[in-house]
Amino acid sequence: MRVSRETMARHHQEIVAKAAIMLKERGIDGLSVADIMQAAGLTHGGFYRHFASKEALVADATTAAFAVIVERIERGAAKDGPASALRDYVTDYLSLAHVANPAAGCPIAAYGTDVARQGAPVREAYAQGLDRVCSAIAGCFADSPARSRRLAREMITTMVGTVVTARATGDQQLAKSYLAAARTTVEQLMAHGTLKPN
Amino acid sequence: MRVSRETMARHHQEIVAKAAIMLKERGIDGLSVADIMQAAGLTHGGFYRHFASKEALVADATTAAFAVIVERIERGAAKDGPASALRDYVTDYLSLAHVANPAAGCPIAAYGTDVARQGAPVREAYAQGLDRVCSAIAGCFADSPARSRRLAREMITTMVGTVVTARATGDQQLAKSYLAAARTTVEQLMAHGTLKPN
DNA sequence: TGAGATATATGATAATCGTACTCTAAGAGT
DNA sequence: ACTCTTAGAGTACGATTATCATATATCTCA
Repeated sequence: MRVSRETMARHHQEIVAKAAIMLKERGIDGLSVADIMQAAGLTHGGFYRHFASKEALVADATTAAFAVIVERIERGAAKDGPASALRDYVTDYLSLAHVANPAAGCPIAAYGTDVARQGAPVREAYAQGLDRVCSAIAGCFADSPARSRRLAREMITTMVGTVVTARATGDQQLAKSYLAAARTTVEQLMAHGTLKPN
Repeated sequence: MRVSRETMARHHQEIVAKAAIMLKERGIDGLSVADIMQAAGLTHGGFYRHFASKEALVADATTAAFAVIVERIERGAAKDGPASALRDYVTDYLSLAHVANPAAGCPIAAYGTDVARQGAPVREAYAQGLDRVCSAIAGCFADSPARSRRLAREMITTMVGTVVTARATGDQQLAKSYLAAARTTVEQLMAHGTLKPN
C-alpha cells in the first residue's frame, strides 16, 4: 500500500535513525535489514525502495550518527560558548553512562573497528563524519586552524581508545579508572591550546 | 581417521593461531568456523572435537593474541632492556604498517568494538589479556606500581584510539597525521614516568 | 605383542538466518 | 478516473553453526 510522500520521507528518516542506534548496539555485521525495518515499524520487503543496499543504509546511518554529535557541539557552543560546549562533550564522552550505553554515544567507539573492513561508501561516510566532528571540536579553540585540528584529533583518539578499551572489559570499576586517567590526559591536551572565550 | 595426540595438539594450536590472525582481519562476526578450519588445513566437521563452540575458540584466540604481544615486550626487555623494548613497541604500534596490516597487530585495535557485544568468555579473555599487556608495559617503568600501571593504560588507550580512528578512514596521508600526533602525546605521557634503566 | 576399545577427522546434513529480489495490492498524485 | 509508486509478503539463494555416522588410525591393556 502506497503512502504519502511525507510519510515515506518520515519512514526513510526513521529507518536511518533506528539504524544509527542499532548499528551502535549490534555492530555492522550484527545488524539485519529485517531487524531495522521491524524497529521502524515496517516489514523488510520495502527496504529496497528506500536504499540500494544494506551498505548504503550503513553509510547514511553513519553520516547521521556523526551529524548528531556535531549538532550537539555546535548547539552547545552557540548557547553556552565553545569552552563550555567542549567541556560538556568531554565529560559526557568519558562517562560511565557512555561506556554502558553505546546506542546513544559515539559511532567510532561503538563500531569503529568494523568500519575498516567495509567498502568505500561506509568508509567515506565515516571519514567525512570524523572530519566534521574534528572541525566542530577544533572550532572551540582559538589557536591556528592546524594546531586546533591537531588538538581535536588527539582528544578524539584518546577518548575513543579509552571507551573502546574500557567498554569491552565490562568491569565498572576498571572502566572508572580508565575514564579518570583519560580525563587527566585530555585536560592536559586541552591546556596545550587556548579555548575560545564565551 | 584418528591422529596421534601430538598431531591433535598441533592441530589445536594451529586452529587457535590461525583464528587469532583471521579474527583480526575479519572481526568476530566475519569469521566462520569453516574458514578457520580450512586455513588450518582441516575440514569444519572436526571443529567441535577441539572446541565447545565458536565462542570458546574466539576466547582462546583472544588470549593467544594478547600473549604474543606480552611475549614480544618481555623478550625485548630481556634482550635490550625495558626502555628499548617499550620504545620499539610504541614505534611499531604507531606505524603505517600496523594500520595497514591488522592481522599482525593489536587485537584491541582490530576487533575491540566487537568484544563489548560478546558473552562472558570472550570478554574475560579480553580483560585478562589487556591486563597482562598493561603489566608488561608497566614493568618497563621504574615508578610505583600504581603510577606505572596508570601510565601503561593511558599509553594503550591513546594508541588504540589512534589506530582505530586512522585505520577506518583508509587514507594514508591522514593516518600519518594521526600517528605523528599520537607519537608526541605518548612520548609526553612516557616522560611523566621514569623508564627502567637497561 | 596383539586385539579390542577409543578417539579423531571427514563429509554429509539439519536447522537457522540474512541478503536481495520479485510480484502484488492498495493508496496517493495528477 | 487513471497512473504511478510504495509497502507488504513471499521466496530464492547462500552462508553459518552445530550435529552425526563413518572410516580409520591410535591407545591401552591383557
